[in-house]
Amino acid sequence: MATLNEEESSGCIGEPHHEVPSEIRPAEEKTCARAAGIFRALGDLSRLRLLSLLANREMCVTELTECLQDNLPAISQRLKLLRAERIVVTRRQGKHIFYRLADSHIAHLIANGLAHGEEPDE
Amino acid sequence: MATLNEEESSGCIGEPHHEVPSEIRPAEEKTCARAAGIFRALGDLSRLRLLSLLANREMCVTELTECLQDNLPAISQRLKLLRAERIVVTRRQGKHIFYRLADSHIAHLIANGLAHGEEPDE
DNA sequence: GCTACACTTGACGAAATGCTCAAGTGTTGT
DNA sequence: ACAACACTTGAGCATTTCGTCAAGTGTAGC
Repeated sequence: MATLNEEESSGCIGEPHHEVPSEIRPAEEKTCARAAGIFRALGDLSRLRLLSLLANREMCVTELTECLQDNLPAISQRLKLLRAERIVVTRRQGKHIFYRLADSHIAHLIANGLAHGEEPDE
Repeated sequence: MATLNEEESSGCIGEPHHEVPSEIRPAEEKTCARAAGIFRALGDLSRLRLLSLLANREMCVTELTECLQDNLPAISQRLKLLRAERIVVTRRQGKHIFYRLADSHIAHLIANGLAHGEEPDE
């Protein structure tokens, strides 16, 4: 357990009493945590399929259920998680609840990921 | 299990013998799978912290271990997974193995995710 | 108020994930 | 050839995650 030689409590590498150089330390903890949360939510095949639909247009749960050929509670659970991560937002209209991507930033992230997934072999 | 009325094997909604409209069907299966794989790999706090370092510059495992204040096998396992998803690539130099992000597309994805994570409250 | 429709939620079990430890591989220096 | 350094890997265990089912909430129409 004493493999890491404990320099200064400051953290990285050698230099004792200087500010930790610059970017040999990871991004802000909160930032990473939030980003990881988003990525984790996007990192599931079923959810990403769902999101690839919402990337085109707003849809209600029934519609999603039909397009994805899956059972409704399953879809609803996925939407719940995506809502918790603020990746989608809802709008109620009568008995229907419509879902869409939360913002264009998210839309970009998804579009980029899918674009990368499309590349030939790489 | 007979909740979904089985239309045509084609897939979505009602219209029997037409092409499935347009984008009421999810993106290509392979595309989604690959993209989900990438997102899943990015969707872990420890791995994302690691990647936020590699976003700045190439680093060897020992260096990463020091910066992240974690034990070496743990880091190595994470790198193995990231390598498997082709998110990072390696280069050997003497006894050291240097890791860096696989391409600029991945770098963008990570930068975008972190940027979104930085936003105030939202 | 009652019924039907459109969802949401809680709980449980099965499967995937992540960490740790011990042992193994590859490279350099003597 | 041997020892030391820099990793990688396989196995086992503790969590976490996902899907499913049964039950619950909210809205609209009669």
